[in-house]
Amino acid sequence: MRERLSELRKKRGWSLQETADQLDIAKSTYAGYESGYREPSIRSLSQIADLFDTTLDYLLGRTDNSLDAIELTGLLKSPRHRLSIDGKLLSPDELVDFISFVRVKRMVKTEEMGEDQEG
Amino acid sequence: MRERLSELRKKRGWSLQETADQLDIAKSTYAGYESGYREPSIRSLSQIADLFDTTLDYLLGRTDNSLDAIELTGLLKSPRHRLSIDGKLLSPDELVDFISFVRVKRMVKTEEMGEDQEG
DNA sequence: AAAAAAGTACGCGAATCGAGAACGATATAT
DNA sequence: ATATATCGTTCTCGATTCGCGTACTTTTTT
Repeated sequence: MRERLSELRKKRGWSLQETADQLDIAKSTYAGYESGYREPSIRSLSQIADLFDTTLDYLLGRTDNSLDAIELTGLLKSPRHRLSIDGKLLSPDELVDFISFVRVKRMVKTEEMGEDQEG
Repeated sequence: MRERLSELRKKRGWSLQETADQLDIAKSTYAGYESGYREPSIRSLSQIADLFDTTLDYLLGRTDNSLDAIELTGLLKSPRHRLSIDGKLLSPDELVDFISFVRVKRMVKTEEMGEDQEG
């Protein structure tokens, strides 16, 4: 948490005060989050995630991806997201076909390398 | 929050008591989360996400599938999201292939229909 | 019908959150 | 060197509210 917040803030070149202002909380409050002295409420945490354009899971160190990778195979079973291309929603069939396409392509590439190691 | 928790729990056929026991908290405490009477601490929320094998963002309804269609062509220029297949991140090349793949397929389908109307 | 389990709602003590203030460190200006 | 301003850290205090126990209603089981 500490590390993630500090990293995201400094990457943007913001001071504690600037960040707190954008979140509409006191400087000491936000500083408490970064130092680990305080934990934000869920509401504040969500605002922070919005401000830094990231996820709760990343802020709390539950994932290494600042933006959660969307697992396409999982979308078929539980569509948490919808995808579109050229403004038109992607159909399940299109998704299935593409997943197969990528899998085959990856296998071919692995064979070309003469190895079975993962990329 | 309420809806997500209730949905996940019932999908597993667990009672409030069973769920609370697994989280090592009181039944009334967990019930408070589902009813909206209480909000969990971040620690409890993380445990809940682990128990239900999901993310904080999903629990809190931050990844609502009904609203946010992700335009894949936009991801190439500003990667606000990352995609994966079989747990492996999709490369930009693969994404380009994905988009071309779908576009071609859509054109073929349109021609087959003898129409140029949008689906 | 009785008993057990499931779900709901509330009061209370304890934990802790958020704001403000005080502090030292650093940088800039006079 | 002194003054001023900004930055980051840490503390206290009041207010919020969390988590548990408990009691209650509803549903299920025997």
